[in-house]
Amino acid sequence: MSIPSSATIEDVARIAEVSIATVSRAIHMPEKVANSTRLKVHQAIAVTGYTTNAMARSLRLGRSNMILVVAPDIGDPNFSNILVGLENEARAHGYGILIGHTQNDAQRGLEYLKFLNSNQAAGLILFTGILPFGHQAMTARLPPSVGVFEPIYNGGIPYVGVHDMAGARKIADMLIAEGHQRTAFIGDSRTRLAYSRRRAGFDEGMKAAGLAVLPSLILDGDGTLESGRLAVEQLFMRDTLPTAFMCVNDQTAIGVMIGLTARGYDIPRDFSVTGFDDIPQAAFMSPALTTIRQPRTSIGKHAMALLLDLLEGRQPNEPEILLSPDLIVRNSVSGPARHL
Amino acid sequence: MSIPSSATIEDVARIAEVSIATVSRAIHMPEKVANSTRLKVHQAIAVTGYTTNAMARSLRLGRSNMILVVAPDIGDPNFSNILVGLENEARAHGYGILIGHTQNDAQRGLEYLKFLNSNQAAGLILFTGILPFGHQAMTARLPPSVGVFEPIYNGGIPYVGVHDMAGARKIADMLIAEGHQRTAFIGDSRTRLAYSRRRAGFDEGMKAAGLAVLPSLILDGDGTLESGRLAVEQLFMRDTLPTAFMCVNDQTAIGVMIGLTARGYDIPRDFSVTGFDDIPQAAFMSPALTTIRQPRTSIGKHAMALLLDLLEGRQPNEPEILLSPDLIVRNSVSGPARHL
DNA sequence: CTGAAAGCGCTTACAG
DNA sequence: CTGAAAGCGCTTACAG
Repeated sequence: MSIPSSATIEDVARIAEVSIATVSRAIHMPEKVANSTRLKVHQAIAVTGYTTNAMARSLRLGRSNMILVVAPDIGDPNFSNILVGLENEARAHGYGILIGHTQNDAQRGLEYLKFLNSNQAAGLILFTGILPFGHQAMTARLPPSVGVFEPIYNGGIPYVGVHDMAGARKIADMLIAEGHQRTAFIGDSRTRLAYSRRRAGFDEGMKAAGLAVLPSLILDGDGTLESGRLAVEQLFMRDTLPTAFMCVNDQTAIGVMIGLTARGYDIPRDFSVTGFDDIPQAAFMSPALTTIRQPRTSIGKHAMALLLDLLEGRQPNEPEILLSPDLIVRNSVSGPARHL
Repeated sequence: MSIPSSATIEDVARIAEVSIATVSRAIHMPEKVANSTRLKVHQAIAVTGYTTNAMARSLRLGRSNMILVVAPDIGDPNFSNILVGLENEARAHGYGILIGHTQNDAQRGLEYLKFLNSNQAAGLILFTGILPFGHQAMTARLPPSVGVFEPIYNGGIPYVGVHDMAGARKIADMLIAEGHQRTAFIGDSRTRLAYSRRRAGFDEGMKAAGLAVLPSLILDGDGTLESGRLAVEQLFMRDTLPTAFMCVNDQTAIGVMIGLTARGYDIPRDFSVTGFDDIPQAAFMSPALTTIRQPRTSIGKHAMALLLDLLEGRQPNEPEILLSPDLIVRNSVSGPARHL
């Protein structure tokens, strides 16, 4: 069961009785080869089971057919479906996907930079809003890159994601239509453009309805379940209580639901809660979480298509591609309770 | 912002005033180079920011530093954390991870085989129990490979996963200790060794307690939520009802819970339900699901370590590495109801 | 339409 | 301890 060393272009050439140059052309520029010759070559390929050695080809061409995808955390529930979209599109164009995760460790980021510098990856997809390579000076050495899921705030890199502001606006409008006048916004204080855009959508919705955004109802966490729970505790120590919690993402919303439930409240009877992202858990909460769906597979597909364009020298018309968000209505929202 | 073409070994050699052979040695066999020379080389490397061109190195060496990881579905909730373990271990040893998903499509599998044949990947990790490459004849061309999460049933490939039988036995024993004498087992009829091992653990537990395994309480699905729901419907059309549902995995258990809830039953008061895997949703169910935790990150780490051994010519002592499963007790189990 | 040849950037016997 | 040279498997201008 030893691995038979695979056939090379020489083997094919010998069998087809042509030069290796002709074999190469028959594969990559078939129109420049006589029909009869092409036939012979393809037969020889079939006989040998030949596959182009990608290392040799990349070396010669000066670029690889690999795309590096870097995420802070591979386990992020939002990540896997984006990856599906990325992978499908890449594979369809003969590219492979290399993945790495930084766990927000700059050192790690640097290690992946090496993959780039060593020519192993022709392009870069960045998941979640930050160039993980320390000094921005590095930017000069970056290959064609695109950000997904969140805009890259520290680099001029094109971005594909959901229309955050429009999504937040949809949530805000729905809450207002349900009768909520005092909605708390549980945000994310990390420097992430996506989150400030969601906040902007909230503000816009309130303003459009002539409602005041009360500073005491605006809290900042860090996008985690724990910070959602904490926000509930903080709010209960203040004098103004909201009738609804609009959360910057699903994780936070789940934390809020847990915090509220622990205090003995019923959702949505006592408080309404909304999320953003529609992570898999959202549907399984009790009550199921009303949220905004990220078109994840589609984001991945568009991002890879954009990157492939970049790799072929086409510049994008727009610096951002914003996909339309869908409101997913489930059971965590109702009209406001007549309070306390 | 054009990308400065990165430094080559020639640049380093010129600056250090040595031959390229010496540069290569200074990097990869430092003990064979004089101290003073090594110093000069490392300074030159620092100056130029040189990184070895991985394509050239792989071509010369005849093997790459990439590991191909193939899964049926990248979005599988079990997959991402295994990937984390795989990636950490690989990166620590200078390997990168290439990923692909087949969606159970043999054609897709073939495309990934090309990555292997074109020398882009030195090794293969297979997630979920099946050689996705059609004809088993292909096996001859496979590089060092290891299966994770489920044993590979159609190829003699080493495997790293949880001890399925021991895990199932833990669940069975606990259910019996709670007083359940009539437990339904909702299995998976697909040809997957992991699932039949879980069934074996169930049988063993029942036997050890002197309890009969009633054929009418053994149902087979396909591991999906939907099949869990279906199993409930089927059971209610029979005369013997169980007091507990032991499910082959969490997805099935969630389906069972949904089916039972839809019929107006309370879990665990009316029926107890258990899963296997501890997928992220399990903790968020209501009631939270009692299940067996897969040590996912650890599985990934061990599998990659094993593969790396294989790549260096070391053969494993055992064909399987079975990790110890933990019982995660939550709220979906109680004593049996006095029934109907 | 086809072939001979150069060269992508490395590593490693071989010779000294 | 160090260098000159061969060669990994390709692609592509160049010449015919």
